[in-house]
Amino acid sequence: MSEIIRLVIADDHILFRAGLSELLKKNEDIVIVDTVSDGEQFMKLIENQNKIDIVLLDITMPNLDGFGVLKKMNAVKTNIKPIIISMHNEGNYIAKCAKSGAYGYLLKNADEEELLKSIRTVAKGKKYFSPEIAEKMINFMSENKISSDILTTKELQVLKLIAKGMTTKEIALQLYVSTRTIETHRANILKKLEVKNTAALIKKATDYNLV
Amino acid sequence: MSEIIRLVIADDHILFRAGLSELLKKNEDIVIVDTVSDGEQFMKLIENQNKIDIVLLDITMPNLDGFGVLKKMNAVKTNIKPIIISMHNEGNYIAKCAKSGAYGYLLKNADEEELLKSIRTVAKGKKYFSPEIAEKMINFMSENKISSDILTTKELQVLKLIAKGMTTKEIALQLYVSTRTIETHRANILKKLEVKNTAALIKKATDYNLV
DNA sequence: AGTTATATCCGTATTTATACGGATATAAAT
DNA sequence: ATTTATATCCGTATAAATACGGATATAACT
Repeated sequence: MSEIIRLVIADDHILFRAGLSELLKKNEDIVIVDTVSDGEQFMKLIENQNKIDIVLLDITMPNLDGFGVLKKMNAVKTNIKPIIISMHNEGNYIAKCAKSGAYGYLLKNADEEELLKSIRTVAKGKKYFSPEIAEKMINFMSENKISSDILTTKELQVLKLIAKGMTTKEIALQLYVSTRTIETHRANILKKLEVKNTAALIKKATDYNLV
Repeated sequence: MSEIIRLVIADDHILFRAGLSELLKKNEDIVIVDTVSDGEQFMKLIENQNKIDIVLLDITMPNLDGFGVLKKMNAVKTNIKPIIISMHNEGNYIAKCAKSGAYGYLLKNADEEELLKSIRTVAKGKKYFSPEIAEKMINFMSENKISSDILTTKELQVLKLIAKGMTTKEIALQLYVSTRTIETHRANILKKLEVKNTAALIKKATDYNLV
Protein backbone atom coordinates (compact mmCIF):
# COMPACT_ATOMS: atom_id res chain seq x y z
CA MET A 1 0.00 0.00 0.00
CA SER A 2 3.06 2.22 -0.04
CA GLU A 3 2.68 3.82 -3.47
CA ILE A 4 0.19 6.60 -4.02
CA ILE A 5 -2.47 5.85 -6.61
CA ARG A 6 -3.54 8.88 -8.64
CA LEU A 7 -7.10 8.51 -9.76
CA VAL A 8 -9.67 10.29 -11.92
CA ILE A 9 -13.40 9.67 -11.93
CA ALA A 10 -15.31 10.11 -15.17
CA ASP A 11 -19.06 9.84 -14.66
CA ASP A 12 -21.98 12.06 -15.56
CA HIS A 13 -23.89 11.39 -12.35
CA ILE A 14 -22.96 14.09 -9.85
CA LEU A 15 -24.01 12.24 -6.77
CA PHE A 16 -22.24 9.12 -7.81
CA ARG A 17 -19.07 11.02 -8.52
CA ALA A 18 -19.23 12.77 -5.16
CA GLY A 19 -20.01 9.65 -3.24
CA LEU A 20 -17.21 7.78 -4.89
CA SER A 21 -14.76 10.59 -4.12
CA GLU A 22 -15.74 10.66 -0.47
CA LEU A 23 -15.45 6.94 -0.24
CA LEU A 24 -12.02 6.81 -1.82
CA LYS A 25 -10.69 9.85 -0.02
CA LYS A 26 -10.61 7.86 3.22
CA ASN A 27 -7.83 5.73 1.80
CA GLU A 28 -4.38 7.15 2.26
CA ASP A 29 -2.96 5.43 -0.76
CA ILE A 30 -5.50 6.95 -3.15
CA VAL A 31 -5.59 10.54 -4.37
CA ILE A 32 -8.44 11.88 -6.46
CA VAL A 33 -6.68 14.02 -9.04
CA ASP A 34 -9.89 15.24 -10.62
CA THR A 35 -13.45 14.31 -11.49
CA VAL A 36 -15.04 14.88 -14.90
CA SER A 37 -18.54 14.41 -16.22
CA ASP A 38 -17.91 13.21 -19.74
CA GLY A 39 -15.33 11.64 -22.03
CA GLU A 40 -14.32 14.85 -23.78
CA GLN A 41 -13.46 16.53 -20.51
CA PHE A 42 -11.40 13.53 -19.61
CA MET A 43 -9.50 13.57 -22.88
CA LYS A 44 -8.74 17.28 -22.38
CA LEU A 45 -7.59 16.53 -18.88
CA ILE A 46 -5.05 13.93 -19.91
CA GLU A 47 -3.60 16.19 -22.57
CA ASN A 48 -2.14 18.44 -19.90
CA GLN A 49 -2.04 16.19 -16.91
CA ASN A 50 -0.34 12.86 -17.28
CA LYS A 51 0.28 11.98 -13.69
CA ILE A 52 -2.75 9.74 -13.58
CA ASP A 53 -2.63 6.05 -12.76
CA ILE A 54 -6.24 4.99 -13.02
CA VAL A 55 -9.48 6.33 -14.38
CA LEU A 56 -12.83 5.04 -13.19
CA LEU A 57 -14.79 5.24 -16.39
CA ASP A 58 -18.53 5.20 -16.84
CA ILE A 59 -19.85 3.67 -20.04
CA THR A 60 -22.85 5.88 -20.64
CA MET A 61 -21.77 9.51 -20.74
CA PRO A 62 -22.70 12.49 -22.94
CA ASN A 63 -20.40 13.82 -25.69
CA LEU A 64 -17.92 10.99 -25.56
CA ASP A 65 -18.85 7.72 -23.89
CA GLY A 66 -16.67 5.15 -22.18
CA PHE A 67 -16.10 3.10 -25.30
CA GLY A 68 -15.04 6.19 -27.14
CA VAL A 69 -12.56 7.04 -24.42
CA LEU A 70 -11.11 3.52 -24.46
CA LYS A 71 -10.73 3.77 -28.21
CA LYS A 72 -9.02 7.16 -28.10
CA MET A 73 -6.76 6.02 -25.31
CA ASN A 74 -5.59 3.12 -27.43
CA ALA A 75 -4.50 5.58 -30.08
CA VAL A 76 -2.74 7.96 -27.71
CA LYS A 77 0.30 6.78 -25.84
CA THR A 78 -0.60 6.74 -22.17
CA ASN A 79 -0.21 4.52 -19.17
CA ILE A 80 -3.48 5.41 -17.54
CA LYS A 81 -5.34 2.21 -16.71
CA PRO A 82 -9.10 2.37 -17.16
CA ILE A 83 -11.55 0.59 -14.90
CA ILE A 84 -15.07 0.48 -16.25
CA ILE A 85 -17.87 1.26 -13.85
CA SER A 86 -21.17 0.40 -15.38
CA MET A 87 -24.75 -0.54 -14.74
CA HIS A 88 -24.62 -2.96 -17.60
CA ASN A 89 -23.80 -6.43 -16.52
CA GLU A 90 -24.27 -8.17 -19.82
CA GLY A 91 -21.34 -10.31 -20.86
CA ASN A 92 -21.68 -8.55 -24.13
CA TYR A 93 -20.48 -5.27 -22.70
CA ILE A 94 -17.86 -6.84 -20.52
CA ALA A 95 -16.11 -8.63 -23.35
CA LYS A 96 -16.28 -5.50 -25.47
CA CYS A 97 -14.60 -3.47 -22.73
CA ALA A 98 -11.94 -6.08 -22.16
CA LYS A 99 -11.12 -6.04 -25.84
CA SER A 100 -10.96 -2.28 -25.85
CA GLY A 101 -8.26 -2.28 -23.24
CA ALA A 102 -10.13 -2.05 -19.94
CA TYR A 103 -8.20 -3.28 -16.92
CA GLY A 104 -11.28 -3.93 -14.84
CA TYR A 105 -15.01 -3.91 -14.87
CA LEU A 106 -17.18 -3.07 -11.91
CA LEU A 107 -20.91 -2.92 -11.49
CA LYS A 108 -22.24 0.21 -9.86
CA ASN A 109 -23.70 -1.83 -7.06
CA ALA A 110 -20.34 -3.39 -6.22
CA ASP A 111 -19.29 -2.91 -2.61
CA GLU A 112 -16.45 -0.83 -1.25
CA GLU A 113 -14.18 -3.78 -0.72
CA GLU A 114 -14.59 -4.85 -4.31
CA LEU A 115 -13.89 -1.35 -5.55
CA LEU A 116 -10.70 -0.94 -3.54
CA LYS A 117 -9.55 -4.39 -4.47
CA SER A 118 -9.92 -3.67 -8.14
CA ILE A 119 -8.25 -0.27 -7.89
CA ARG A 120 -5.24 -1.64 -6.03
CA THR A 121 -4.94 -4.66 -8.27
CA VAL A 122 -5.09 -2.58 -11.41
CA ALA A 123 -2.65 -0.05 -9.94
CA LYS A 124 -0.12 -2.87 -9.84
CA GLY A 125 -0.62 -3.35 -13.54
CA LYS A 126 -2.77 -6.45 -13.23
CA LYS A 127 -6.23 -6.81 -14.64
CA TYR A 128 -9.08 -7.42 -12.26
CA PHE A 129 -12.52 -8.75 -12.97
CA SER A 130 -14.67 -9.69 -10.02
CA PRO A 131 -16.19 -13.16 -9.63
CA GLU A 132 -19.60 -11.59 -10.17
CA ILE A 133 -18.46 -10.23 -13.50
CA ALA A 134 -16.88 -13.54 -14.33
CA GLU A 135 -20.22 -15.20 -13.69
CA LYS A 136 -21.98 -12.82 -16.05
CA MET A 137 -19.42 -13.61 -18.70
CA ILE A 138 -19.88 -17.30 -18.16
CA ASN A 139 -23.63 -17.05 -18.42
CA PHE A 140 -23.24 -15.02 -21.55
CA MET A 141 -20.91 -17.57 -23.04
CA SER A 142 -22.93 -20.62 -22.03
CA GLU A 143 -26.26 -19.32 -23.32
CA ASN A 144 -25.55 -20.62 -26.78
CA LYS A 145 -25.32 -24.32 -26.24
CA ILE A 146 -28.34 -25.69 -28.05
CA SER A 147 -28.55 -27.99 -31.05
CA SER A 148 -25.50 -30.11 -30.33
CA ASP A 149 -27.56 -33.26 -30.78
CA ILE A 150 -29.61 -32.44 -33.83
CA LEU A 151 -26.70 -33.40 -36.04
CA THR A 152 -25.65 -37.03 -36.48
CA THR A 153 -22.08 -37.94 -35.63
CA LYS A 154 -21.23 -38.17 -39.30
CA GLU A 155 -22.74 -34.80 -40.02
CA LEU A 156 -20.85 -33.28 -37.14
CA GLN A 157 -17.63 -34.83 -38.42
CA VAL A 158 -18.26 -33.37 -41.87
CA LEU A 159 -19.16 -29.99 -40.37
CA LYS A 160 -15.86 -29.83 -38.53
CA LEU A 161 -13.95 -30.57 -41.72
CA ILE A 162 -15.90 -27.89 -43.56
CA ALA A 163 -14.98 -25.43 -40.82
CA LYS A 164 -11.35 -26.34 -41.35
CA GLY A 165 -11.72 -25.01 -44.86
CA MET A 166 -11.80 -28.35 -46.65
CA THR A 167 -13.84 -28.70 -49.83
CA THR A 168 -16.41 -31.41 -50.45
CA LYS A 169 -13.93 -33.31 -52.58
CA GLU A 170 -11.21 -33.17 -49.97
CA ILE A 171 -13.57 -34.34 -47.26
CA ALA A 172 -14.79 -37.20 -49.43
CA LEU A 173 -11.22 -38.32 -50.04
CA GLN A 174 -10.33 -38.16 -46.39
CA LEU A 175 -13.42 -40.12 -45.32
CA TYR A 176 -13.17 -42.64 -48.17
CA VAL A 177 -16.65 -41.94 -49.50
CA SER A 178 -18.11 -40.42 -52.65
CA THR A 179 -18.34 -36.68 -53.05
CA ARG A 180 -22.07 -37.20 -53.46
CA THR A 181 -22.25 -38.52 -49.95
CA ILE A 182 -20.58 -35.42 -48.58
CA GLU A 183 -22.82 -33.28 -50.74
CA THR A 184 -25.84 -34.94 -49.19
CA HIS A 185 -24.39 -34.46 -45.73
CA ARG A 186 -23.82 -30.80 -46.42
CA ALA A 187 -27.37 -30.39 -47.69
CA ASN A 188 -28.74 -32.10 -44.60
CA ILE A 189 -26.58 -30.01 -42.29
CA LEU A 190 -27.73 -26.80 -43.94
CA LYS A 191 -31.34 -27.87 -43.63
CA LYS A 192 -31.03 -28.94 -40.01
CA LEU A 193 -29.32 -25.76 -38.92
CA GLU A 194 -31.71 -23.71 -41.05
CA VAL A 195 -29.09 -21.81 -43.00
CA LYS A 196 -28.71 -21.17 -46.70
CA ASN A 197 -24.99 -21.34 -47.29
CA THR A 198 -21.60 -22.22 -45.91
CA ALA A 199 -20.91 -18.77 -44.50
CA ALA A 200 -24.05 -18.72 -42.37
CA LEU A 201 -23.43 -22.34 -41.45
CA ILE A 202 -19.98 -21.76 -40.05
CA LYS A 203 -21.13 -18.63 -38.28
CA LYS A 204 -23.92 -20.52 -36.55
CA ALA A 205 -21.75 -23.54 -35.88
CA THR A 206 -19.08 -21.46 -34.14
CA ASP A 207 -21.67 -19.41 -32.28
CA TYR A 208 -23.19 -22.63 -31.00
CA ASN A 209 -19.82 -24.14 -30.34
CA LEU A 210 -20.27 -27.09 -32.64
CA VAL A 211 -16.82 -26.76 -34.16
CA MET B 1 -22.70 -23.44 6.49
CA SER B 2 -25.62 -25.42 7.85
CA GLU B 3 -26.30 -27.77 4.95
CA ILE B 4 -24.06 -30.74 4.32
CA ILE B 5 -22.35 -30.73 0.95
CA ARG B 6 -21.90 -34.21 -0.56
CA LEU B 7 -18.89 -34.29 -2.76
CA VAL B 8 -17.10 -36.64 -5.15
CA ILE B 9 -13.57 -36.25 -6.45
CA ALA B 10 -12.75 -37.50 -9.93
CA ASP B 11 -9.05 -37.32 -10.68
CA ASP B 12 -6.51 -39.84 -11.89
CA HIS B 13 -3.70 -38.56 -9.69
CA ILE B 14 -3.76 -40.56 -6.48
CA LEU B 15 -1.82 -38.10 -4.39
CA PHE B 16 -3.90 -35.22 -5.52
CA ARG B 17 -7.10 -37.10 -4.75
CA ALA B 18 -5.85 -38.01 -1.32
CA GLY B 19 -4.58 -34.58 -0.52
CA LEU B 20 -7.79 -33.01 -1.58
CA SER B 21 -9.80 -35.43 0.53
CA GLU B 22 -7.73 -34.70 3.63
CA LEU B 23 -8.02 -31.02 3.06
CA LEU B 24 -11.77 -31.08 2.62
CA LYS B 25 -12.40 -33.57 5.42
CA LYS B 26 -11.50 -30.90 7.96
CA ASN B 27 -14.63 -28.99 7.03
CA GLU B 28 -17.76 -30.09 8.85
CA ASP B 29 -20.08 -29.01 6.10
CA ILE B 30 -18.38 -31.19 3.48
CA VAL B 31 -18.59 -34.96 3.15
CA ILE B 32 -16.50 -36.88 0.63
CA VAL B 33 -18.95 -39.45 -0.71
CA ASP B 34 -16.38 -41.17 -2.88
CA THR B 35 -13.29 -40.65 -5.00
CA VAL B 36 -12.83 -42.07 -8.49
CA SER B 37 -9.92 -42.10 -10.90
CA ASP B 38 -11.66 -41.71 -14.23
CA GLY B 39 -14.84 -40.59 -15.91
CA GLU B 40 -16.28 -44.04 -16.47
CA GLN B 41 -16.03 -44.87 -12.79
CA PHE B 42 -17.78 -41.64 -12.01
CA MET B 43 -20.61 -42.32 -14.44
CA LYS B 44 -21.10 -45.77 -12.90
CA LEU B 45 -21.11 -44.19 -9.48
CA ILE B 46 -23.89 -41.75 -10.25
CA GLU B 47 -26.07 -44.47 -11.74
CA ASN B 48 -26.59 -45.98 -8.30
CA GLN B 49 -25.78 -43.08 -6.01
CA ASN B 50 -27.58 -39.86 -6.63
CA LYS B 51 -27.06 -38.14 -3.32
CA ILE B 52 -24.19 -36.12 -4.66
CA ASP B 53 -24.13 -32.35 -4.73
CA ILE B 54 -20.81 -31.57 -6.31
CA VAL B 55 -18.12 -33.35 -8.28
CA LEU B 56 -14.59 -32.01 -8.49
CA LEU B 57 -13.72 -33.03 -12.00
CA ASP B 58 -10.32 -33.30 -13.57
CA ILE B 59 -10.12 -32.61 -17.29
CA THR B 60 -7.40 -35.06 -18.26
CA MET B 61 -8.37 -38.57 -17.18
CA PRO B 62 -8.13 -41.99 -18.82
CA ASN B 63 -11.12 -43.81 -20.34
CA LEU B 64 -13.51 -40.88 -20.13
CA ASP B 65 -12.17 -37.39 -19.61
CA GLY B 66 -13.75 -34.39 -17.95
CA PHE B 67 -15.29 -33.07 -21.13
CA GLY B 68 -16.84 -36.46 -21.78
CA VAL B 69 -18.31 -36.52 -18.31
CA LEU B 70 -19.77 -33.04 -18.71
CA LYS B 71 -21.30 -34.11 -21.99
CA LYS B 72 -22.84 -37.28 -20.59
CA MET B 73 -24.12 -35.40 -17.58
CA ASN B 74 -25.96 -33.03 -19.85
CA ALA B 75 -27.76 -35.97 -21.39
CA VAL B 76 -28.65 -37.65 -18.08
CA LYS B 77 -30.99 -35.88 -15.71
CA THR B 78 -28.97 -35.06 -12.62
CA ASN B 79 -28.46 -32.18 -10.25
CA ILE B 80 -24.83 -32.85 -9.56
CA LYS B 81 -22.89 -29.67 -10.10
CA PRO B 82 -19.42 -30.12 -11.62
CA ILE B 83 -16.45 -28.00 -10.70
CA ILE B 84 -13.52 -28.38 -13.05
CA ILE B 85 -10.08 -28.73 -11.52
CA SER B 86 -7.44 -28.41 -14.13
CA MET B 87 -3.86 -27.54 -14.85
CA HIS B 88 -4.93 -25.78 -18.00
CA ASN B 89 -5.45 -22.12 -17.54
CA GLU B 90 -6.11 -21.25 -21.12
CA GLY B 91 -9.27 -19.29 -21.67
CA ASN B 92 -9.90 -21.78 -24.39
CA TYR B 93 -10.48 -24.59 -21.95
CA ILE B 94 -12.35 -22.43 -19.50
CA ALA B 95 -14.88 -21.24 -22.02
CA LYS B 96 -15.33 -24.77 -23.30
CA CYS B 97 -16.05 -26.05 -19.81
CA ALA B 98 -18.43 -23.23 -19.07
CA LYS B 99 -20.36 -24.02 -22.19
CA SER B 100 -20.47 -27.69 -21.30
CA GLY B 101 -22.23 -26.96 -18.05
CA ALA B 102 -19.42 -26.54 -15.52
CA TYR B 103 -20.35 -24.55 -12.42
CA GLY B 104 -16.81 -23.61 -11.58
CA TYR B 105 -13.25 -23.82 -12.76
CA LEU B 106 -10.24 -24.04 -10.50
CA LEU B 107 -6.57 -24.27 -11.24
CA LYS B 108 -4.73 -27.03 -9.45
CA ASN B 109 -2.52 -24.49 -7.78
CA ALA B 110 -5.48 -22.62 -6.31
CA ASP B 111 -5.34 -22.19 -2.53
CA GLU B 112 -7.56 -23.78 0.06
CA GLU B 113 -9.63 -20.67 0.57
CA GLU B 114 -10.38 -20.45 -3.11
CA LEU B 115 -11.35 -24.10 -3.24
CA LEU B 116 -13.75 -23.88 -0.30
CA LYS B 117 -15.22 -20.68 -1.60
CA SER B 118 -15.99 -22.22 -4.94
CA ILE B 119 -17.43 -25.40 -3.41
CA ARG B 120 -19.73 -23.48 -1.10
CA THR B 121 -20.79 -21.03 -3.75
CA VAL B 122 -21.56 -23.79 -6.21
CA ALA B 123 -23.38 -25.80 -3.54
CA LYS B 124 -25.83 -22.91 -3.30
CA GLY B 125 -26.51 -23.33 -6.99
CA LYS B 126 -24.44 -20.36 -8.09
CA LYS B 127 -21.60 -20.51 -10.52
CA TYR B 128 -18.17 -19.51 -9.35
CA PHE B 129 -15.15 -18.54 -11.35
CA SER B 130 -12.25 -17.03 -9.49
CA PRO B 131 -10.82 -13.64 -10.38
CA GLU B 132 -7.70 -15.42 -11.57
CA ILE B 133 -9.74 -17.47 -14.00
CA ALA B 134 -11.68 -14.41 -15.02
CA GLU B 135 -8.39 -12.76 -15.86
CA LYS B 136 -7.34 -15.69 -18.01
CA MET B 137 -10.61 -15.50 -19.84
CA ILE B 138 -10.17 -11.80 -20.36
CA ASN B 139 -6.68 -12.30 -21.65
CA PHE B 140 -7.90 -15.04 -23.92
CA MET B 141 -10.68 -12.86 -25.23
CA SER B 142 -8.48 -9.87 -25.75
CA GLU B 143 -5.63 -11.86 -27.26
CA ASN B 144 -7.57 -12.38 -30.42
CA LYS B 145 -7.85 -8.82 -31.37
CA ILE B 146 -5.28 -8.91 -34.11
CA SER B 147 -6.08 -8.25 -37.69
CA SER B 148 -8.95 -5.95 -36.87
CA ASP B 149 -6.94 -3.32 -38.66
CA ILE B 150 -5.54 -5.34 -41.51
CA LEU B 151 -8.96 -5.20 -43.12
CA THR B 152 -10.24 -1.92 -44.49
CA THR B 153 -13.57 -0.64 -43.22
CA LYS B 154 -15.21 -1.67 -46.48
CA GLU B 155 -13.75 -5.13 -46.30
CA LEU B 156 -14.91 -5.49 -42.73
CA GLN B 157 -18.36 -4.37 -43.73
CA VAL B 158 -18.45 -6.94 -46.51
CA LEU B 159 -17.12 -9.62 -44.20
CA LYS B 160 -19.94 -9.03 -41.75
CA LEU B 161 -22.52 -9.34 -44.48
CA ILE B 162 -20.92 -12.57 -45.69
CA ALA B 163 -21.12 -13.91 -42.16
CA LYS B 164 -24.81 -13.10 -42.13
CA GLY B 165 -25.17 -15.56 -44.98
CA MET B 166 -25.60 -13.05 -47.78
CA THR B 167 -24.32 -13.88 -51.25
CA THR B 168 -22.06 -11.63 -53.29
CA LYS B 169 -25.02 -10.51 -55.36
CA GLU B 170 -27.12 -9.61 -52.34
CA ILE B 171 -24.27 -7.69 -50.75
CA ALA B 172 -23.67 -5.78 -53.97
CA LEU B 173 -27.32 -4.79 -54.14
CA GLN B 174 -27.37 -3.66 -50.55
CA LEU B 175 -24.21 -1.57 -50.91
CA TYR B 176 -25.17 -0.15 -54.32
CA VAL B 177 -22.03 -1.41 -56.05
CA SER B 178 -21.25 -3.95 -58.73
CA THR B 179 -20.97 -7.64 -57.89
CA ARG B 180 -17.43 -7.42 -59.25
CA THR B 181 -16.55 -5.01 -56.53
CA ILE B 182 -17.76 -7.38 -53.87
CA GLU B 183 -15.96 -10.22 -55.61
CA THR B 184 -12.74 -8.25 -55.40
CA HIS B 185 -13.37 -7.46 -51.77
CA ARG B 186 -13.95 -11.13 -51.05
CA ALA B 187 -10.75 -12.09 -52.82
CA ASN B 188 -8.79 -9.48 -50.88
CA ILE B 189 -10.32 -10.55 -47.59
CA LEU B 190 -9.43 -14.18 -48.26
CA LYS B 191 -5.88 -13.21 -49.11
CA LYS B 192 -5.44 -10.95 -46.12
CA LEU B 193 -6.74 -13.50 -43.66
CA GLU B 194 -4.80 -16.24 -45.42
CA VAL B 195 -7.69 -18.58 -45.99
CA LYS B 196 -8.83 -20.44 -49.05
CA ASN B 197 -12.61 -20.34 -48.86
CA THR B 198 -15.63 -18.91 -47.15
CA ALA B 199 -15.87 -21.65 -44.55
CA ALA B 200 -12.35 -21.08 -43.27
CA LEU B 201 -12.87 -17.36 -43.53
CA ILE B 202 -15.93 -17.28 -41.31
CA LYS B 203 -14.27 -19.66 -38.88
CA LYS B 204 -11.27 -17.40 -38.54
CA ALA B 205 -13.37 -14.25 -38.48
CA THR B 206 -15.49 -15.51 -35.61
CA ASP B 207 -12.47 -16.86 -33.77
CA TYR B 208 -10.85 -13.47 -34.03
CA ASN B 209 -14.05 -11.70 -33.18
CA LEU B 210 -14.24 -9.75 -36.40
CA VAL B 211 -17.92 -10.46 -36.89
C1' DA C 1 6.19 14.57 -57.47
C1' DG C 2 5.81 9.96 -56.76
C1' DT C 3 4.38 6.14 -54.07
C1' DT C 4 0.85 3.70 -51.52
C1' DA C 5 -3.69 2.36 -49.99
C1' DT C 6 -8.41 2.26 -50.91
C1' DA C 7 -12.47 1.51 -53.43
C1' DT C 8 -14.35 0.82 -57.53
C1' DC C 9 -14.96 -1.93 -61.96
C1' DC C 10 -14.28 -5.69 -65.89
C1' DG C 11 -13.17 -10.41 -68.84
C1' DT C 12 -12.54 -15.23 -68.90
C1' DA C 13 -12.46 -19.58 -66.87
C1' DT C 14 -12.76 -23.15 -63.50
C1' DT C 15 -14.11 -25.04 -59.33
C1' DT C 16 -17.45 -25.48 -55.55
C1' DA C 17 -21.72 -25.35 -53.67
C1' DT C 18 -26.63 -25.70 -53.73
C1' DA C 19 -31.25 -27.46 -55.42
C1' DC C 20 -34.30 -31.00 -56.72
C1' DG C 21 -35.59 -35.50 -57.27
C1' DG C 22 -34.46 -39.82 -56.55
C1' DA C 23 -32.21 -44.83 -54.59
C1' DT C 24 -30.32 -48.70 -51.35
C1' DA C 25 -28.59 -51.10 -47.12
C1' DT C 26 -28.46 -51.29 -42.29
C1' DA C 27 -29.59 -50.91 -37.70
C1' DA C 28 -32.57 -49.35 -34.25
C1' DA C 29 -37.04 -48.52 -32.56
C1' DT C 30 -42.17 -49.46 -32.09
C1' DA D 1 -43.20 -56.66 -39.10
C1' DT D 2 -43.06 -52.03 -40.29
C1' DT D 3 -41.55 -47.69 -39.63
C1' DT D 4 -37.63 -44.51 -38.71
C1' DA D 5 -33.03 -42.80 -38.75
C1' DT D 6 -28.59 -43.13 -40.61
C1' DA D 7 -25.20 -43.45 -44.05
C1' DT D 8 -24.28 -44.27 -48.45
C1' DC D 9 -24.77 -43.21 -53.60
C1' DC D 10 -26.43 -41.01 -58.37
C1' DG D 11 -28.35 -37.58 -62.42
C1' DT D 12 -29.19 -33.10 -63.91
C1' DA D 13 -28.94 -28.30 -63.40
C1' DT D 14 -28.09 -23.78 -61.73
C1' DA D 15 -25.92 -20.56 -58.66
C1' DA D 16 -22.07 -19.03 -56.32
C1' DA D 17 -17.33 -18.65 -55.32
C1' DT D 18 -12.53 -18.58 -56.55
C1' DA D 19 -8.42 -17.75 -59.67
C1' DC D 20 -6.17 -15.49 -63.02
C1' DG D 21 -5.43 -11.44 -65.52
C1' DG D 22 -6.16 -6.56 -65.69
C1' DA D 23 -7.96 -1.11 -65.01
C1' DT D 24 -9.20 3.72 -62.97
C1' DA D 25 -10.01 7.52 -59.57
C1' DT D 26 -9.14 9.34 -55.17
C1' DA D 27 -7.01 10.46 -51.09
C1' DA D 28 -3.14 10.13 -48.13
C1' DC D 29 1.48 9.87 -47.18
C1' DT D 30 6.85 10.83 -48.13
